[in-house]
Amino acid sequence: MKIGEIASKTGVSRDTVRLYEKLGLLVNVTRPYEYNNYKEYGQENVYRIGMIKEMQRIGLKLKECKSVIDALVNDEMQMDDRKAFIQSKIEDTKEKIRSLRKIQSFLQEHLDNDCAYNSESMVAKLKGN
Amino acid sequence: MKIGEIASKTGVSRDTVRLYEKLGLLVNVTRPYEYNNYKEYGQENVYRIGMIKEMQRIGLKLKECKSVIDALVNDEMQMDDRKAFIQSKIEDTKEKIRSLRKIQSFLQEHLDNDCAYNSESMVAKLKGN
DNA sequence: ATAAACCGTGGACATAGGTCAACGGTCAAA
DNA sequence: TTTGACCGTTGACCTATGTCCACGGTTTAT
Repeated sequence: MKIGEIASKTGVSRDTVRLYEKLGLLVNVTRPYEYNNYKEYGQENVYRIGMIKEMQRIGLKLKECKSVIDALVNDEMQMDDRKAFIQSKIEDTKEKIRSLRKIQSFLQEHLDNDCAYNSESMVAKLKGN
Repeated sequence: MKIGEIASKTGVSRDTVRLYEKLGLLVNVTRPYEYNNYKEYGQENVYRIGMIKEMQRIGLKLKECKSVIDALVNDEMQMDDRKAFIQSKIEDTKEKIRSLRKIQSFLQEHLDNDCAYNSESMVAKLKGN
């Protein structure tokens, strides 16, 4: 599919598709036509952009997205390294979930408490174990 | 405390403290000295910077941090509005946790599956219900 | 009293992640 | 065949979040 189609399928702009391509987040972008130099983006890249959007939404940088996708896919990486890397990403994810839970329960308590404000206890709860 | 102290207490740079101040993320910054114009940052702001760092780490923009803190604190907001706002932040947080959980279990399955790559199923799992 | 460490201000610079406009080429429908 | 929608490239521009530097003033330790 051409850039317009992948852009509308994924909900990002054409410029964003080009940016991702330049940053190495997409794969197998070809120019299969004789009479023009239009590019072709495969379904694979639709999935990639979907993953990127999902990961971005929860705070991953594009570089992190790239490293995760690469680790999932990269056949040149040693299997052991790939597994270790993915395991470390799992740990990162767990850690983020813990942080979010703290924020959530903190907000909930604040609400339950009729929004009484106490910034010290806030941070204690947010950072706290 | 002066800027150097709050910076080292919170682990951000002096420039960052000044930036946050300019963006309205800090409160009650005064200039209480007669012979210089050094500023004073209270303990309150140590907590604020702590909260900001925690929220930033999980992907919130400074503007979001500000709106959350403001809703927690702002006495000019109607109580009902504050509660509604905080409730909506709780929902956002839950949603992010859901996404992270999907990513986590997805990574885990990938690992358990000896890193067999299938991008279609990836996105299905990430976006999927 | 002098050097080192601190402070505020202003402005330049950096990186990430995009967006937009202009140019010229191509394709498709009327 | 012409018109409108698409394409690629380039380069400027934008916001967010910082960092760094130079200047001149202040405080502190020696």
